[in-house]
Amino acid sequence: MKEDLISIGKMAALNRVSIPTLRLYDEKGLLKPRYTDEKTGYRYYDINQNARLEMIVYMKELGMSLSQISQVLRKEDISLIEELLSQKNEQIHRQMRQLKAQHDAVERAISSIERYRKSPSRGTFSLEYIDRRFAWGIPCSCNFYQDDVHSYERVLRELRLKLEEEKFPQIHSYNIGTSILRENFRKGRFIADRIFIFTSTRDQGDPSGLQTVESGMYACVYLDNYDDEVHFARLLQKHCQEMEYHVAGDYICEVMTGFNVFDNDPRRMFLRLQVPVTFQK
Amino acid sequence: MKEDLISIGKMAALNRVSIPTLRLYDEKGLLKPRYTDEKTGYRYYDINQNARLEMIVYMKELGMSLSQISQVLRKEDISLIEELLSQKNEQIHRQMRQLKAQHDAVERAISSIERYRKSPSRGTFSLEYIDRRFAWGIPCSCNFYQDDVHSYERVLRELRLKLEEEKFPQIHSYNIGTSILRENFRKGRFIADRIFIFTSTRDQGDPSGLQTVESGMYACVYLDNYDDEVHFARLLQKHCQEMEYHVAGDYICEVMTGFNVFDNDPRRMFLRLQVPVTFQK
DNA sequence: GACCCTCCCCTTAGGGGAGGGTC
DNA sequence: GACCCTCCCCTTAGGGGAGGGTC
Repeated sequence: MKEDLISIGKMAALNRVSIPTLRLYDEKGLLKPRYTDEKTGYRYYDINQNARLEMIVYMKELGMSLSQISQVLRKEDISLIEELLSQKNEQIHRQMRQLKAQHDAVERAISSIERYRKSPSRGTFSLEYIDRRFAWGIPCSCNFYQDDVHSYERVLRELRLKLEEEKFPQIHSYNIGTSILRENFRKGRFIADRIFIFTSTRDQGDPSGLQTVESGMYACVYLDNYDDEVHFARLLQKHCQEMEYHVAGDYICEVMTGFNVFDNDPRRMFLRLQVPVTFQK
Repeated sequence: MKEDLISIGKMAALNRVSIPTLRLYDEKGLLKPRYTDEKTGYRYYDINQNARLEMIVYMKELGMSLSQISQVLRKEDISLIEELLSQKNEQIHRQMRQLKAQHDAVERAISSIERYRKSPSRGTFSLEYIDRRFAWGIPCSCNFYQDDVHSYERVLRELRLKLEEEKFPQIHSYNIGTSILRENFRKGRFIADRIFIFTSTRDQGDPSGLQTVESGMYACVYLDNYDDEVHFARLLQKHCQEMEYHVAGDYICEVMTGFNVFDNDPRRMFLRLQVPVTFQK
C-alpha cells in the first residue's frame, strides 16, 4: 500500500504540473493528497490520482475555470459538463468576434499611422478619387462654427453616446467627419449639418442609420489644426472656382486619425477637407 | 480658468469611465488631474484632458495594457506605437489560433459525450465502416499486456511527453489507441505494438510521424473497463472466425472518451476494440 | 444631501521567494 | 543534500465597501 504513495515533487513531475499548482489544487479541494502527514504536513499522493489530475488538466485545456472544474468533479454529473461546454462554446464565439473586431481596429490604426506619415504638408490641395464609403451619424444639435469652443466636443460626445447605444465596437477607431450642405458651402455659410463616423465595410450588423457616401472625384485640402478649418474651407471653395470644378455634393471635414498623442494640443489633428466635384467636358 | 476645471465625477460621466478608474490612472501617472487640492485631496480636471483620456480609452480598445499605454504617452513616439501595434497584431493571431484549437477541443468533447450517451452496452459486437483516420504515436516500450499494472500508464506518459515535444495542442482531447500486429492478434499473442492518438484532420503542422489508418469495414466490440480488454479481444477474434470475416489489418483498442469523471476507477473507460475485416464474396 | 477622500479587501491561477524543518 | 513545509508578497484592472471629511 505504502509503496504506491508518491511525494508532491514526483506527482508534479509525472504530470508536468508545478508543485505550487498541486498545493493550490489541494487548498481548493480539487485534488486532495491521499494522505497528509499531520506532523510534517508532507503531502502523499496515490498513483491512481493521476487520472483525476489528468481530468483537471484536460478541463483546463478546454478553457474551464478552476471553480467550474471543481463543480464538475463534485457533482460527477455529465449533463453539467455538457452544459458548461455549450456555454464555453458560446463564450469562445464571443471572444472570436471580439478578437476579430480588435484585429480590424489595430489594422485601421496601423494604416492610419502609415497614412499620417505620408501626409502632405499643411495647405496642400489635391484632387482625389475617393471610393464609396459608409457613414453613420446624427444631425449636429448646434452649430459649432459659431458657438463657443467646446460645442464641437459636446456634439462629438452626443455622437459617441449614440454609437455606444448602437453597440458599435471600438468606437474610437473610426474616422470622424462633419458635413456642411452643398448650398451652404457654396455660399460660404458655415452651418454644421451632420456629424458621423466613416466605416469602410458594413459588416457590424448594419445599424439602421447607415448612409452611403458615393464614390467620386473630390477636391481636398490637408491641414493639421482644427482651428484653421474655416480658413482652409474658404480656400478650398476658391480653389474649386479657379479650377472650374463644379461642386457636386456636401462638404466634409474628415479627421484622418484618432492618434494625436504626439501633441497635447487637442485642436491639433490631421484633417482632410473635401468636397465632391464634377467637370465641364 | 477655474470654470474649466471639473470634478472627478463629472470627468468620469463625460467619458463614460468609472471614478475608481480615474483614480487608478492618476496613481499610475496615465492621467494626472490638472490640479489636486492639497488640503482635501479633491481632484480637478481640465476639460482639455478629455483628449488624453480618449486616447487612453482608444488604446485600451486596441488591447494595449496600461503599462504599454503609459510608455506610449511618456515617449510620445509614433514608431513605438507602430511597433506595439505590430506586436499586438501577432498576439491577436496567436490568440485566434489558440481559441480555434480550444473550440475544436470543446467540439470534440461535446461529440464525445454525445457518443458516450448513445454507446451500446458492454459486449455488443458491431460491424462498422470507419472513415480514414490519422494517427500519431510511438512504439510501446514494454508489453503492458504482460507487465505490471502500471506499465500501461508509463507507456501513456511517454506518449504524452512526445506529444508535448511535438507541440500538439490540447493533448488530452484526442482518442488514444493501442495496436497489436495482425499476425499476433490472429494467433492470440497479446504483444503491444504501438500507442498513438487519433486525429481526424491533419491541420496541426503535420508532425513527421503522422500515419494514415485506412478506411474500411471494422469488426468491433464495445466495453467499459480496461481490465476486460484481453477477454473481449479474444471474443472479437472468435467472432470474426464465426462470421467468416477475414482479418485484414492490425487490431486497435480505442479509448473513445477522455471523460471518466463519473467514476473514480481509472480503469473504467469507454472502449471500442476493432479490427479491419474483408469478406469472401 | 450629494460628492469626494483614503484606506482596505477581493477577483484568477499560480510564481518566487524567505526561513525553517524532513527524507 | 535534496525535498518539503507554511507564510507572504506579486501580477491586471479595477469594483465594492467602510469611515470620514467637503461642496
